[in-house]
Amino acid sequence: MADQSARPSSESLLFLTDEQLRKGIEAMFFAYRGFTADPDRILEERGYGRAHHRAVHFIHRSPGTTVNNLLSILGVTKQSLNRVLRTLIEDGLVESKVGTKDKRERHLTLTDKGRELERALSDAQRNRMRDAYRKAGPEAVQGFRQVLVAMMDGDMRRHYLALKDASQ
Amino acid sequence: MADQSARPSSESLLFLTDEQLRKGIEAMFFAYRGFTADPDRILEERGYGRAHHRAVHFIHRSPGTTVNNLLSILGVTKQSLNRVLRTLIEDGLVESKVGTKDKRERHLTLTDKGRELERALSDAQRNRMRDAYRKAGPEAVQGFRQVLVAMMDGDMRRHYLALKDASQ
DNA sequence: CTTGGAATGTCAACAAGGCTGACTTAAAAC
DNA sequence: GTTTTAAGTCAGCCTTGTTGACATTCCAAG
Repeated sequence: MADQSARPSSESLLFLTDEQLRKGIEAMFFAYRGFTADPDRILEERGYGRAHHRAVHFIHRSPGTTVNNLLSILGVTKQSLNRVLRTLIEDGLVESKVGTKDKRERHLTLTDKGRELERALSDAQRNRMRDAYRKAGPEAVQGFRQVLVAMMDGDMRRHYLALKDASQ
Repeated sequence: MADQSARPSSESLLFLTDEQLRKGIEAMFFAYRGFTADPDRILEERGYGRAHHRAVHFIHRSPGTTVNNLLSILGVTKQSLNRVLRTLIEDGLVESKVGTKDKRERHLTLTDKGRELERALSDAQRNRMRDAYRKAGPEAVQGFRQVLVAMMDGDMRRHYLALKDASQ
């Protein structure tokens, strides 16, 4: 986080030319397309879209999460989320349970069917990510994550860091 | 399938647990939001959207490019691109010139007004990228680009590599 | 010279998924 | 007892993607 970590690397930050930065921007653009390509294919087969993917992903990640929490993670309006959530509940992929402590809240979890979709989507996306990591090598993976985290807005970084990470 | 999240997969050369891969996926998601946040604000002020940004960016990057070339870079239909292009031409940000050699083609360039918008957008985006790079450090930047390139689909990687790079 | 195909543009219709605004219900908080 | 909060709903709008059909222009091959 400390941006003056004083990496004693000869030219330090001098290699940040506009052209370098542009290539980084374009890399993000093209890579994001690859990043979503595989899930998009699976989603289309089943009549869902990216919005459904995002909802399913974060419900899987934080089972029992409330609608409000999901809203702030996804950064969309409740009307927008509700449209997606309604179809997922109707189709039996997501279960909505009234809260026990606070009965205004609805706690969202995936059903078996929902977990099956989540699995298909995340398998595809993890395979893509794994291949990219392997091609780039271990040190690259470190740097990749560091730059991405640094690129997030504060709100999003907090959400990101709050997601449980069983691996480190 | 293949849920080995309980096993840290130590036999692989990389520490690629499912959890690690998930964090990478989530980092992409949240970072892309940050990546587009600043341009989105500028675009909204001026009544444009991301589609306009993409068109302006790649016309700036390859002045005189044809519509067909732009289509294959952007990966949308000509009807979709045309709608965006038409408003940009009407608003005097883009100029469309009939080709001299092949008069069916239209060669697209930015006007002064178009360059002004491009500048505003890319300044914002480069600042974000530069800050992220500085926070992450020089080694991280290398890895960042490597993973992104490895994540692209073949078509997109070719487009990416074909873009002129004055800096390396 | 004619014709086929390529490049472009345009019209119409539609869908996903964002948005705002207004309003209801139920429950918690004060 | 009033206000605030969480959630849901309805209606309508916008951007940006999609198909399909069709016109125009022009290059190039027969």
